[in-house]
Amino acid sequence: MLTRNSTRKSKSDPVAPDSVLVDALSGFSLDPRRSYTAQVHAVLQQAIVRGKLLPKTALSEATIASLIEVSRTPVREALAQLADEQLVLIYRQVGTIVAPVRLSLLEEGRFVRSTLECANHVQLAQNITTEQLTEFGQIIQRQRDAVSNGRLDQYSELDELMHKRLFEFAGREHVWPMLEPFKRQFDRVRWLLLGVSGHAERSLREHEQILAQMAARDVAGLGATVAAHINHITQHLAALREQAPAAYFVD
Amino acid sequence: MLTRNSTRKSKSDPVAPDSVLVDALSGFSLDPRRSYTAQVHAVLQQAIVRGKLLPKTALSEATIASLIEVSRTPVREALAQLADEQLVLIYRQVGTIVAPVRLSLLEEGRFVRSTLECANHVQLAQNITTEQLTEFGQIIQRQRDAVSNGRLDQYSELDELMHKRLFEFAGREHVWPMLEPFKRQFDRVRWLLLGVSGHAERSLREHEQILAQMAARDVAGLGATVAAHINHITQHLAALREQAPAAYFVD
DNA sequence: ATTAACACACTACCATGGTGTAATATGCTG
DNA sequence: CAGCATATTACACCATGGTAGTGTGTTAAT
Repeated sequence: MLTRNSTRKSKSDPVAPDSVLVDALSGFSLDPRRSYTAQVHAVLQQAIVRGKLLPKTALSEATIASLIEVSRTPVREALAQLADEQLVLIYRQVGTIVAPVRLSLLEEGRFVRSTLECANHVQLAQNITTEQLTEFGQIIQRQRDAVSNGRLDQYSELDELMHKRLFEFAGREHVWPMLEPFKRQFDRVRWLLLGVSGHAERSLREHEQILAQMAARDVAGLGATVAAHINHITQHLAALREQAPAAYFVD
Repeated sequence: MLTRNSTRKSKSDPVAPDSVLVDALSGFSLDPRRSYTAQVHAVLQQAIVRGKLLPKTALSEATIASLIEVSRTPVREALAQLADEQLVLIYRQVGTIVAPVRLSLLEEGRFVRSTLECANHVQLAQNITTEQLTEFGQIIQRQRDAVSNGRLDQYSELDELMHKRLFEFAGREHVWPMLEPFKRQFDRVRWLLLGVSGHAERSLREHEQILAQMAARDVAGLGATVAAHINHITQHLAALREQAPAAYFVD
């Protein structure tokens, strides 16, 4: 079922931790005021989404705990959360690995996001205030800066911020947190395919179009743009099937 | 912020555990083959949703652990999961309480469920197979039996099963698990208002109508029925505001 | 009587040791 | 050499002790 650490040479080879893990988790200091569980969760989540930890990489409580110098308990709890988000797979009494990319999950995420974001944004377009429109515009301006500076990580954060705010503008603060796990699966595919050249540029242009159509109350056009914006993941999936090792994905 | 256990008489009164907790968690045996965390989670979740544990009831790791005779670790992990589902609120280093009903969360859940279930079911109506239609019909028959026997708990389980299967019929196994937390918030309101007389009967009639319209490929009518079916929660909310103690809900 | 300071009790949080289980490596037998 | 029993190892899971933080009740001072 689950192959053991294949880097082991002989039976008494002391530790020899996967170098993959060490540089994925190094350079990171703990803030004792915040919850260790949350911090470990954040670090691992980002490492997986950004492709530093590849699918099927073994993740053991003990190894991770010693690397980031916390006890096994917060690591264990962080892994449990990641399992909920479908980023790792926990096999009881056996081991934990980085989850392979599930194509069915991505397709369903596309359906969910496309449906909900269309419905929300179209409705928002009919009620949006001028203050909200200006904030929207400011976020997009910061996205332009990030793209022109080549800061893909910044762009990614601003992208999340924009999607979140568009739900909050419509008075729905709880909806986006539910969609975040899907978006992270999308982002993970893009980081694995690094790079899908020109993605940020195209994404930004679509954001600009959404802003324009929302300002113009162009409901029909807006729905089409939002759907198209999200449906691009499908093209990335095709690329993934060709370029990535078959072991990286299932379904 | 958080009032301590108010049943304490004097400072050295030994334990005297809240009788609310004991009969909410009694009569329950652990299966050592399954995860304790999952079992504790299930027990607490059902107790909260079914209204055995009322909003703002204090839940401490240690108390629960001693009551169901496991250590604090699986209890702690179960509570963390319940916090994710917005069924409890954890205040760090202070305490954990059963979450009050958040009206905004219910309203947003209504939006999410209404939007997604309409989209899914309408699309399904155009592709559904005869085998799937017969299984759908069988589930509804079992719902009829449950209602006529007055088994509200059985009806509740069959209701969940039906909603889940309707997504799976459309090839979307991951969508319903995401909507379950919202549905549980709905159910919780109904159990707190026990009883919203006649709910099961009306719900069943609407299920029958959905089946009929799906068999007839009546897309327009189906969308309206599904939306109406879910939007009933709004009426329960009005009842909650009147009947329930103000401390039970917020927003 | 009011308020400020203090001690206490209780909490969630983290560290660490022990246990059963599943997968692999080893030795034995044919 | 092949196949089966056995030992070993590594793992997630659970139990339990310790710690810092935070309300509460009491006391002391004004």
